[in-house]
Order: sequence, then structure tokens, then C-alpha cells
Amino acid sequence: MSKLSGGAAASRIPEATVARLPVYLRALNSLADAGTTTCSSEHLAGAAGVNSAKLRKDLSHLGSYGTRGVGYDVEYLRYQIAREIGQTHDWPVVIVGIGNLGHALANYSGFSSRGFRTVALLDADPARTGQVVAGTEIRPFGDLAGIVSEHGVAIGVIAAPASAAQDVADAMVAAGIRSILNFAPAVLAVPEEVDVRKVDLSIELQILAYHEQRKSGLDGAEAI
Amino acid sequence: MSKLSGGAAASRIPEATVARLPVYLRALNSLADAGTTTCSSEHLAGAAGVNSAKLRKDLSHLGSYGTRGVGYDVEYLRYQIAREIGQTHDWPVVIVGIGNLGHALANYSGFSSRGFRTVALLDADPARTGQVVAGTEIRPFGDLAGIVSEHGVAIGVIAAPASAAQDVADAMVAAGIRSILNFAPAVLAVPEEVDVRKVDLSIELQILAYHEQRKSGLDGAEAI
DNA sequence: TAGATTGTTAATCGATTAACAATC
DNA sequence: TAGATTGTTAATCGATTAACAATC
Repeated sequence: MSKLSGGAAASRIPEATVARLPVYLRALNSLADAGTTTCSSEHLAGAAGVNSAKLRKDLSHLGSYGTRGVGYDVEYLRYQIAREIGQTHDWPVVIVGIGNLGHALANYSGFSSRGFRTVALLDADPARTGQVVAGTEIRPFGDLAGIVSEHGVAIGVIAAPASAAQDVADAMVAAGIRSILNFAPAVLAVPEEVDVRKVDLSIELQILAYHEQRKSGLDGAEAI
Repeated sequence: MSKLSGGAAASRIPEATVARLPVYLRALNSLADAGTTTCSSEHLAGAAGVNSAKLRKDLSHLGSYGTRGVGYDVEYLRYQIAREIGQTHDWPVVIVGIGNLGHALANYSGFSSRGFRTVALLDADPARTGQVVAGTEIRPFGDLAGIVSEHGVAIGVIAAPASAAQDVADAMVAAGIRSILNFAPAVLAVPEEVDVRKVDLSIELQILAYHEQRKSGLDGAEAI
């Protein structure tokens, strides 16, 4: 096996590292905005909220983009991470279920600024179709397959109620979508080649409550 | 060291387990709603989207709530998990920043059904104060400390813009809040006794895009 | 008793961390 | 050269998984 091309990542990057790369990228953007051109691992780690050993270990999976004794060039490292996580691409996205949350997601600027382009908003409720949200008209759910093939949509966002989530996922998979971000509090059954990530707002709150209970000594698990 | 009282959890539960307990609870609620009174670890694991070995290992940290050869009593296990993660308590919550996302959170039924009670919505923008969202009037950010002490608020939710997030966190900490759910894309500096969990909508999408890029062979990391 | 299923053990795997040799 | 900082090593820690003894 020969060497990889110019500093390219060797095979596989650990999941934990992948999850932190967007955080580093955001921190680098802040540094660049502040006019910083070079930073040490210590500096960048501080801005990202991790320790420097972890940061250097994570970056080592991508390649050697720093200079010993000097640090990292902000602009160069930023580009390398952006390329690695696909932020140099344009990602057409559809959002299904335009209730309160779908509404918020459609308006969320953090998507468009990272290469995600919302090509359509869909809702199964006829009362909602035709409404304009974030400058885009809501279309009927049945239009999904056509929109996916027309725009080459690879990523779908489910903001529908839990009761509809599996149907939406099935339709997305049938339409050719292989990556799903699911905000519905439901476990989705999908073929193994489909990647599902779940964001559950109330679960995060429940995890906090668990720790809060421990801190407050309110838990019912004390010894007699 | 003597035995703990009736099946109470021994000391500490692993973080990974804590994060899954709300998922099990949700699955148990579904089973109960469907009229199921008893379930095996295999059955419950399927409903929760994990494998049964992991489920049994997780539950073993709480105590022995199953019956060998039989399975788990749905209602009993549900109560035990609810108690363990503090869902038998009432948790007063404040939400700060009532833009699109704050609006969606205020209307999210998944909070109230799990013991979280939104006692106030706050916003620094005078143009928003007085507006009624989800049946609650938006109040000025300056009211935070009074509301926290009045209602004994232990958990704060930040849905403000990133630029304001640290100020909001500082005010929450000063007011006595020790658990924060942060939706702003910002790294917060807080005293170590304060627990911060972060939900970042665009990071989840970026993780999906990374894997999608790999699947599609679009990544710039291939060998020459 | 025979069949079923839990709770636990032990092996494996992946993530974190500190320390430091390499090197700018 | 001396000082600084990366990239890597090796140790540690925590999570996952399969297998099975315990026991209903």
C-alpha cells in the first residue's frame, strides 16, 4: 500500500473525532473573524472547549497540518477540516413536517452558512401547503420523490410528529435518501445502508435533570 | 458496607447508561399504551433500538427489577426508571431567547409531559416582551433572578443567539441555576459545579454530511 | 422438571489522557 | 542554539458485547 496523497486522511476517522471536527471548525471561524492567523493547539482547544491533547490527537487523524514550535495556520487548517467533513460541498436538504420545530429549522441560519441548502419544505397537512415559511412555499408530502430526484437530495430532516416519523422515513428511503436527521421522538427502522442521527430535545433535558437530582440529594436511591 | 435499600442503585451510573434511560422510558410508555404488561429484554431492546445485552447491562446498574425466565413488569420498571432519572419530580424551567427556536421549545409538548414546567419565557429584546407564546407572556431578561428564586428554577434553557449566550449563562449562574441546556452555537465558560449540555442542530447535520461524503466517494481524501 | 430469560462475568473494543521525542 | 509546540506513544479508562451460570 503506497502513501496517500498530500496529507490526506488515512482510512477511517474515529466517530468521537468526527463529532468534534465541526466544533473545531466553528472555533477556527471565530479566530479567523477575530483576525487571528496562527494558533497553538492550546489556544484552539480553549476556543473549542476541549483539552489540547485531545485536539492534537483528533487532528492527527486528518494529517499533519501544524508546524512544530509554531502552531497551526488558521486559514489552512480551517480549509482542511472543511474539506474533510464535506463543508466544501453543497448539500441539498428537504425538511418534512413544518410545525413549530420545522418552522424554526427552516429559518435556522446555521444550516445555510454550512453548505446546507433547504430545497423544499414538505407537510402532509393540506392546510399548511401553500404557506410560505422562510421564503419557501410548503409543498405536499407526496412531492417528496420528485424533489429528491430533481435536486439530488441526499439528506432529509424529519420534524414531523412521532406518529408519522416512520412513514416519512420509509418515503425518504424509497426516494433514495440515505442520510436522515430525525427530530421526532421515535425509533426508526431503516435499511442498514441508511444513516440516521437523532436529536431529542427532551432527552437532553432529562439527562440534566438526572444530574440535578443527584446534586440536590433528591434522588430516591439513598441507603437506609 | 451494608446492602442498599430495596433495590436502590449502587453509587454511580455510567454516563452512557444515563443517556439511554430516557429512551427506555419512552419505549416502556409505548408498550404500556399498547396494553403490554410484561416484556423481555429482547422485546424492550427492540422497541428502544439497542441490543438486549446492552439493555440488560444498563438496567443492572439500577438494580434487579426483572424476573428470570419471565422478563420485566412494564409498569414497575417504568416507575423505577422514572424515579431514577427524576421524572417523578416537577422541574421548573426558564427559556431565554424567544426567537424561532425558543418559540418551538416553548410549544414543545415533550417537555411538559416529562415533568418540565416552563415557568417563564425571557427575551432581552423589548419588542418581544409582552408577546404571548404558548400561553405565556414574554418577560424582560432582567426578571431572571427574581423568577429563579421565586419558582426554585434549577434548569435554564438558552435559545438566544451565540453572541448573547455567555451573558445569558453568566446571569443564570448568578441567579443560582446549576444546569443549563444550551442551543446556542457557542462554548460556554461556567463554574465547574454547573452542568452544561449542548444541542447543536447544524453539527448533527455536518456529521451526517461527513458520512454521506464517504458513501458517495466525494471526499478529497482518496489515494492518487 | 424443562424451558425461558435475567443478571453478571470476562473479553474486546474504542476513547481519553499524559508524557515526551521529534522538529520547527 | 534555545525555546516552543507538534504528532505520537503508551497507559488508562470507560463502553460494548457475547456467553453463560443463576434462577424463575
